[in-house]
Amino acid sequence: MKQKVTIKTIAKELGVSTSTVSKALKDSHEISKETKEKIQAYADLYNYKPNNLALQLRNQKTKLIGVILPKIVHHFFSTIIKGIEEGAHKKGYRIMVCFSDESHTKEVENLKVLSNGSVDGLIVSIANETLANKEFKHFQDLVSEEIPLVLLDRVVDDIKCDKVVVDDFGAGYKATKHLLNTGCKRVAIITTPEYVNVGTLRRKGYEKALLERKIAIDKNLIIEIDENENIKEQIRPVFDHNIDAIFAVNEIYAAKSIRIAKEKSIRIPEELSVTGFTDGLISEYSTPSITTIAQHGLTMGKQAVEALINRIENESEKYSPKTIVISSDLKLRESTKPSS
Amino acid sequence: MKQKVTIKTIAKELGVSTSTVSKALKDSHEISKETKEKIQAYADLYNYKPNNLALQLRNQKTKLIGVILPKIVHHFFSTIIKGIEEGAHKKGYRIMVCFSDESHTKEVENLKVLSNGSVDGLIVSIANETLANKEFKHFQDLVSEEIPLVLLDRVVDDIKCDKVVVDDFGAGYKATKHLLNTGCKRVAIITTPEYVNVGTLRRKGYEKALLERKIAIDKNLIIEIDENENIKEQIRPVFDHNIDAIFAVNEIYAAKSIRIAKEKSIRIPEELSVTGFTDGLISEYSTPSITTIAQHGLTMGKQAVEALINRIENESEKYSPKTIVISSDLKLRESTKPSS
DNA sequence: AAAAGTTACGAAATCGGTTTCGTGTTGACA
DNA sequence: TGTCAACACGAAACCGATTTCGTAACTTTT
Repeated sequence: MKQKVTIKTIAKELGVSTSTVSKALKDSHEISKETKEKIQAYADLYNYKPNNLALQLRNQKTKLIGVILPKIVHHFFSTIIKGIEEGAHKKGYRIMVCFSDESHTKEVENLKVLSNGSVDGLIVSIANETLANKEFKHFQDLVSEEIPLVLLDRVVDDIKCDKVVVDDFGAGYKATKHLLNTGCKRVAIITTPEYVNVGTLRRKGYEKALLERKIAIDKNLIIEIDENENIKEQIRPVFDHNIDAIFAVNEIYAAKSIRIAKEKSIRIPEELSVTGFTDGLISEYSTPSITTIAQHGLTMGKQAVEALINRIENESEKYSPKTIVISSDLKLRESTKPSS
Repeated sequence: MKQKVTIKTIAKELGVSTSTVSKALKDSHEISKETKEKIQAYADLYNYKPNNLALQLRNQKTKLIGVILPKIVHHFFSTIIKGIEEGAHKKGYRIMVCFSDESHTKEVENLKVLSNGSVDGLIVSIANETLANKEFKHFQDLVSEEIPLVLLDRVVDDIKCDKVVVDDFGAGYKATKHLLNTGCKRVAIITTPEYVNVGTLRRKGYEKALLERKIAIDKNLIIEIDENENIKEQIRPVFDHNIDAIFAVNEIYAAKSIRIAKEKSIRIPEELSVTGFTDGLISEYSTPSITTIAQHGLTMGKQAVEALINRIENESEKYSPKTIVISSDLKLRESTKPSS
C-alpha cells in the first residue's frame, strides 16, 4: 500500500505541530484563519483521511457491531443481517459478520476475537452444536466482562443478556390450530431434534393445539429430522399413517413433503394440507405456494440492534436484561384449505 | 463495559515494566522463568486479552477484509459471502460486510469508511445505480491509493484491479443453445435494463446463439424488466408472441414466467421451456423445478478472496491486474425438454 | 507604564500494545 | 583482581490520532 498521508506528514511538510494540524482540521477557534486554510488545502490536495484505528483506540469505541450467525445462505438469517445492518446504519454503526457454521469451536473463536476490543457489542444466534452440548462458558465470560450482548432467535435462558426471539410456541400453536380449523384431523409434525429449542417450542405449540381439541398425541406423526441424513427419506414413512395435514417447522421440510405428496399423486390441499415456517422464497414460489409462519427476520434484526446500541450508549444506567418476543403471523397460501 | 485488564494493569500490579509483561507473555528468552510464570498466572487469572485495536495500529494491518455487496437477501450474494468468509477464515482473515442497497451514495460512503485503515483490502460488487450513472471516481481513488481491491461479478473494465466474473456471455449462449437444441424455435428473453452489464452480456450470448441458427432477433421477444414496476405484468405481454421458450436472466423472472404459464394452462416443458439463471432454492423447489445456469457463487467468493489476500501479502511484487472468469454450467431440470 | 487578557500555537500525555537499545548485576575466566 | 559476556529487566520510541495545559507575543485595560 502507498505511504498514507498522516497528520505527521502534514505537520512536517508545513512546519507546524501535529496538534495544530489536528485542531485546524477540526476547525478549532484556536487556530488562525490563514493557518487553517493552508492546512485544509494541503489535506484536500493529498486526500488526507484520518486513520480509523487510531481514532478507535483513542476513543475507546469502534462504532462496530459484531454479528455471529450459524449460517448465511438461508433466507431467515440473511434477512436478519439486513435488519441488523439497516438498524446499525441508521445509528452510525457498521457491522462485522462472522459465521459459526453451527460449530461450537468456530463460535468460541469468533466470540474471542471480536470481544478483544474489535467491536462495541455483539449480536449472536447460537450454533446448534453449542446448544446440543450445552456449553455456554464463552457467553458467560462475555457477560461477566460486561460486553454488551444480544442473543437472537436461538437463545439460552441462563445467559444474562437481552434477547430477541420469535414466539415459536405461539406460532406452532397458531399453525396447528389453523390446520385443525380447516378440517384436518390427523396432523403430522416434521421437526428438529429435541436440543434445538426453537423446534421444541414449535412442537409444544403443536401439542397444545391438539390437546385443546382432545386429540391424543400420536408419536408416529412426530418426525425428528437428522440433517445429516437424507431428509426426504426420513419424511416418507409418515405418509403411511393416514395423515391429512403436515406442519413442517421450516420451509425446506415443507417443500420436501409436498414433493413426496406429488409423487404419490396426493392432492394439495384437498387431501393433504401443508404448513411451513420461515417466509422465504421457496414458500412463495413453490407450486402450490406454501402457507407459512412469517418470522419477520427484518424486525428481529432491527430490534436486536436497537437493544444493543441502547445498551452500548447508556452504559451508566443500571441494566436489567429484557427479552423481546416477536409475534409471527400465519401467511395463508395455496397449500392449506381456505378457512371457513 | 468493565475496566479491561491491560498490560499496564499487570505491570503496575506486579511491580514490573510493561515491556517485561509484553515479553513474558510472548515467552521471550529475555525474561526469567519465575517472572514469566508469575505474569502468566496473573494474566490467566484476570483473563487478559491483548487489545486488537492496539495491535492493528502497531502492525499497520488489520487482517480484515471489507466486503461491499448490493444486497444480502439473495441466494447468489449470500453464497458469495459464504465463499469469501470460508476463504478468508482459512488464511486467518475476518470479513466486514456492508451493503450498498444498489445505491451509489451508500456505496461511496461504505468505501470511504472502510478504506480509512479499517481493512487491509476490499471486495466489491458494484451497485446498479453506480453502473447506471457510470460514476467510478471512488474506485479510481482507491486504486490510486494502492489499496488492494477485487471486483466481483458486477465489474467495470477501466478500473485497474483484479476481477472475478461469471462467463455471462457464454452462459447466455449455452442456455439459449440448449433451448434451441431441444426443439424450441421462438425463444424470448426476460432481462435487465441495458446498464446492468451482466444482463447485457447474457443477452449478447442469447443473440449469438440465435444468429448461429440464422434466427432473426425479434425485439418483441426481448423484455427489459424495470424492477420498480410489477414484474409479472411486464412479462405477461410476451406470451402474445407465439413463444415456445423463455430464457430468464434470473430465477425470479423464471418463476414469475412459469406462474403466468400455469395461469394460462400452458404445459411446461411440452409447450413452453423455461431456463433461469442463479441456482437458488427457487429453481430447486419450484414445480416444475427450473433448468438453470449455476453461477458457482461459492467458487467466485473463494477466488476473489484468494486473489485479494495474495495481493495484500505480496505487496512488494510488481502487480498486474488479472481477471478470473468462472464458467457456469447449465443444470438441467424439469422446466426444459430432455436433450435428444 | 504596568497588569491583565487574547491570540495562536506547541509540548506532552494518552489510548494499548511491541520492540530496540541500554544498563545494572552476576559469574566466569585470565 | 580486572575484564567481559550473559542474564534479566527497564526506558523510551512508535503506530496515528486527540486534548489538556503551558506560554510567547500582542493587545487592551487601568
